[in-house]
Amino acid sequence: MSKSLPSRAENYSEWYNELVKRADLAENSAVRGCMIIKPYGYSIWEKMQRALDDMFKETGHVNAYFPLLIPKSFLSKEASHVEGFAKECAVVTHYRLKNDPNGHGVIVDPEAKLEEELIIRPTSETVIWSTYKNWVQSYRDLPILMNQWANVMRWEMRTRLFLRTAEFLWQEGHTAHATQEEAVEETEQMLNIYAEFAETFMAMPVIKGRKTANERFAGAEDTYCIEAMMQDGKALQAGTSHFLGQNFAKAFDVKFLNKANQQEYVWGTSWGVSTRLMGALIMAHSDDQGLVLPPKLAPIQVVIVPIYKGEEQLANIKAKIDPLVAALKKRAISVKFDISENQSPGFKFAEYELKGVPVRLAIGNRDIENGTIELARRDTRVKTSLPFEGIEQVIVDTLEDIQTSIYQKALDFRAANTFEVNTWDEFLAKIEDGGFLSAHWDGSPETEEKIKELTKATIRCIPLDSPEEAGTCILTGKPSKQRVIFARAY
RNA sequence: CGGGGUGUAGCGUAGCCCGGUAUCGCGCUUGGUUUGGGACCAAGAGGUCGUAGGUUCGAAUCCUGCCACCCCGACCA
Repeated sequence: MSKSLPSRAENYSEWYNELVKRADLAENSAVRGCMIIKPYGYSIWEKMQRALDDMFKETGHVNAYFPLLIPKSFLSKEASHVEGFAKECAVVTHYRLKNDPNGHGVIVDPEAKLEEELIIRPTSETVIWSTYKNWVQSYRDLPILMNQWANVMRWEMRTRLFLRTAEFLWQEGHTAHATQEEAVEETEQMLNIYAEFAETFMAMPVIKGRKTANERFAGAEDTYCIEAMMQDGKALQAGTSHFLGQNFAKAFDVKFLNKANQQEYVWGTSWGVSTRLMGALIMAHSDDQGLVLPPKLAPIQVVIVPIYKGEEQLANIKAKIDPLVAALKKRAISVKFDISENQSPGFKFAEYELKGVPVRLAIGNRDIENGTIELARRDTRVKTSLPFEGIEQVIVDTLEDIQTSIYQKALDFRAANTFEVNTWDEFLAKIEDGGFLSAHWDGSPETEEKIKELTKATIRCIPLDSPEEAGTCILTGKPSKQRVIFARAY
C-alpha cells in the first residue's frame, strides 16, 4: 500500500474510493453492492443520526419500526410507485433451506415456497400506509408524525461505497394529515430541517428546491430536495421531502371523519436522508491528505500526540496533558491522547490527517521547557506554536472556526462554479467543466430529457428562492418564467 | 444488461507470451535500538495462485465454463 492517496485532480473517483477505505470508513462486503460500515465511519453516522433525531423530536416526531419484508401485492397498489421501484426489488420466495441430497452444502427447499412472495423494502410507504388505515378513523387521530431509522434495499446495477449501495441505512419520515395545507407545510418544514442540518452540522451549503416531474419520487405529487456541489463540480442530492397528496391514502384506503362528519382521504408526506450523506460529507471537504471533517460530526475532535524519549519525559507530558484532557471532556469535546508506543509521531500525524481529526496538538520536551504546545488545524494544515497557558480556550475557538471556515470554503467553491448561461452554445461549453448552470427551461419533460441525452446534465432542482424572470428556454427558445439548476449528478 | 479490463499471502505486486508448486515491498510476530512529519537492525510466521473442469508425466502459466471486482454506458437516494 502506497503512503499517499491518489490526488483529486488525477482521478477523482479513485481518490474517493481509496479515501473511504484508507480512512477506515467502510469497505466492500462478500455480498455485491453491500458495504461494511466500519466503526470509525459508523461513529460519524451515529453523530449525524443523533443530530437529526433531535431535530425531528423537537418538531414533534416520534420513532417507530416497521418490518423489513413487505407483501409483494402492497407494492402494486400505487401505480407510479410500483413502476419506480419494481425493477430494483429483492424478492423472498422461500422460508427454508435443506441439505443437498447430492452432498453439495445446502439448497433452497422447494417444499418451502411462500404462498405470497415478499419483497425486501426499497422504502416503506406501502407497509406504513397499510397500517395507517387501521390507525386513523377521525380527524382526532391526526396528524401522525412518525419516523423510522431503518435499512432498505435497492438492487442497483452499479454501486459505490456510501453514494450508492444495494443496502443502505436511512431514516424515513411518514406523516399523515387532515389537510393539504398542513401536509405541504410539513414537507417544507422537513426540507428546512435537512438544509439546516447540512449547513450547520455538515458545513455543506445546499440549494433548496423542487424536483421536476421527471425526477420526482415515485408516488409523490411534489418532491422537494436539497442539492449540494461536490469538489468535482458534480451535484449530489442530499435529501428529499415528498408531498404525497392523497395518493397513498387512496391506494390503501386511509380515510377519516372530519369535524363535519364527512369522510375524507388523508394527506401524506414522506422524507428521508441516507448514509449517502457520508459520501457527501467526504466529497464536500476532504483533500489529497485525507478526510476533513467538520468538528460537529468528527468522532475525535482533538488528538494529542506526545513526543518523548523515555519514561520520564512521558511522565512530564502526562502531568500537563491529563488535566487538559479532563477539562476538554468536561466541555463535551471528544479528545484522544494517543500514547501508543508502536507508532512514531510522524506516523500518527499522517494517520490523524487521513482520518480528518480537526485539531491536532503535539507536545514534546522542548514544549515542556518553553511552556508551549503545537496546534495544527486539519482544514488549513497550518501549525502554530502556542503558550500552553490558555490552550483550552484556543482549542474551543479553533473548533468553531474550522466549522465555519470549511462551510465558507465550500460556499465560495460553489459560487465560483455556478454560472448563469443564456445560450445553448454557452451551456454546452460550460457543462463540460462541471458546476451548476442556472438557465431557463421551457417546463416540458421532453426538453429536459433531450438536454439530458445531449449533455448528461439533469435539472437538479427548481430553486425555491429563485426569482421570477422572463427568459427563453436554453434549448427550444420557448418562453420561461424562471431559471432552474442544471448539473451532472451522482 | 451491453462494451473493455483485472483476479497470485491482510494490502499492493513480479512470474504467465516461452508449463517444472512462487518474487519483491508494506503490514504482521519476537528481540533490541528509536521517537519534533509515515523510524532502523536482526530473526520469523503467513500462499488450495478467484473457482470448477479439461489438456499434460507435470498447470499460477495453455483451453473452456462459472464467479467476483474495477472502468465506460442504460437505471437510481
